[in-house]
Amino acid sequence: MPDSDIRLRFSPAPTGYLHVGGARSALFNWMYARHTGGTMVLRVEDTDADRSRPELIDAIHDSLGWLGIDWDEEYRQSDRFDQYRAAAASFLDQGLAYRCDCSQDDVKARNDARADGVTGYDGHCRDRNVQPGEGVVVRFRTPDEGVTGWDDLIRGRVEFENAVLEDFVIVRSSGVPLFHVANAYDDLDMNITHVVRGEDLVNTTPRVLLMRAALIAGGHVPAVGGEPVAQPIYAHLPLIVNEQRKKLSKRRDDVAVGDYRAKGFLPEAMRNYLLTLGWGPKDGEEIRPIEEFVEVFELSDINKAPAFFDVKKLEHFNSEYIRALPLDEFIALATPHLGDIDTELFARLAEPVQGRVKRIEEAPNFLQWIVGDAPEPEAKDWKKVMGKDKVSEVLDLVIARLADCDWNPETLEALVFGVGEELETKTQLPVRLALTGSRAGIPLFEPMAEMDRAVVIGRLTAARAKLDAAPNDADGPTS
RNA sequence: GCCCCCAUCGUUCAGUGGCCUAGGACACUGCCCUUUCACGGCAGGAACACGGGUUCGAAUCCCGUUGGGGGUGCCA
Repeated sequence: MPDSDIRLRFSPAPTGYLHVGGARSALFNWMYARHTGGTMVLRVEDTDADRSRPELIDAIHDSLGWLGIDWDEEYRQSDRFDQYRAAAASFLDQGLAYRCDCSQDDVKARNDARADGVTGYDGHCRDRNVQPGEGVVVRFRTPDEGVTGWDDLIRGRVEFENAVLEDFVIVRSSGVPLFHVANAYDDLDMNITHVVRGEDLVNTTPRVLLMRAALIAGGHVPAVGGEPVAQPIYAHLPLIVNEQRKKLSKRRDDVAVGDYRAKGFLPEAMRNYLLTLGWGPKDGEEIRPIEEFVEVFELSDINKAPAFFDVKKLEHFNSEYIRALPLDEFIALATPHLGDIDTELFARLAEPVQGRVKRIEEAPNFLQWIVGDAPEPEAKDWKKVMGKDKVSEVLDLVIARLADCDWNPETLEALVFGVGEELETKTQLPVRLALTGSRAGIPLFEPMAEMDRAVVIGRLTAARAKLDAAPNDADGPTS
């Protein structure tokens, strides 16, 4: 049971997978619902039969669930068409709406003929008393004067002149109501007290407010809680933008929550990062348990300016969360990504990997060289490491001693470092590069001991041969 | 075109008239730790878009300019 009468809703349209913008809207709604002990409603806005895909509802549930965002009630607008039609009918009865048989071409042609540059619907059918029929829509008649506005929790007072609001369509010619009628009706009927959504919806707000007033005037009583309030409290979230500062688009940007999940981001990291886009705790501690954020979260503290979705910073959050994982959990999460790497082998070497990955998916990259061929070293790495003095001697000596030494990490480390002491040089880097193909990586000797002696010697010998092929050539083999 | 909105380091959050010679985080650079990398530590560069007001005092309030974004569908 909720501790307060506060009710919020997240209203996705199932026309695509849940993307990061939607996820953040859902998150902010959820944060405030949990902060206030209110009710979180999930309302699927599937009024557009052509674009809605029912199977995507499951995908949205999945993504939300993955992020740990839960809800207390769920509705589908497609179950409620009759109620929206009744609402539209009441507008018609009240003289607040009328039927219109103008085609879109008609409207456009009339606008083109005008000199004043006005582009919206011109009210042509307002008094024509059009009867129901083919190609007939219902339009809401907007007032000719006055203003419609609200006090936005994030943006302050926002007002629109009613005169600039065109008579908009509320019922399609197919008889199916449009989203904003559904929106106005449901927010009232479900007694939503706080509407938290993206800034791209600001301009539909006056329409919704006008219809809400008409609904209340028509005597509609909310199904929940009884008393209708004149207006819910609105909070329009700043958009999440791409590097071009444009609203994130499913087309050009990589934004589906499911994609981030697949790439090895942890839900806690994703949620935590999303929360810092447009909002931040006063004390600056931005990575911490969600409960602590819930406690201090306030809608009115949200920023007005759009925020760029920075994958680099997300990765930082993610590596923090990965490092905080119990080792066995990390192993369990990484195992599906292993490919041809043996799970037992991985389990033995998982700890140093855990400390280095930014995304779970990267785990095998740190071990691939053990089971497969070592990648060709980068030319500049080769030059930097193999161009040094004494490298040939180091490799020769290591190769020779590897032939019949004990085969365990301690012995191998002592052997390689021992050569270094004898020759008064550092030996790890050339051995590492020859073995792994890279200058960077997990500590060397544990994984080295996991390999076959012959393979190790083979790789070192090959590197040594490469040195011979380009003697005293600091530019290395690729020059 | 019309309507609405936004503007602090490269990015993000803090800052709500004096505590700001503007702080934290990410990214970047250098040093330390370490015979690799990463982690960690230290240091560094880096911003109040511009112009006018208001005020004893402005990143914070007002106006304008510039720049950016959103909307302008029988999509949501």
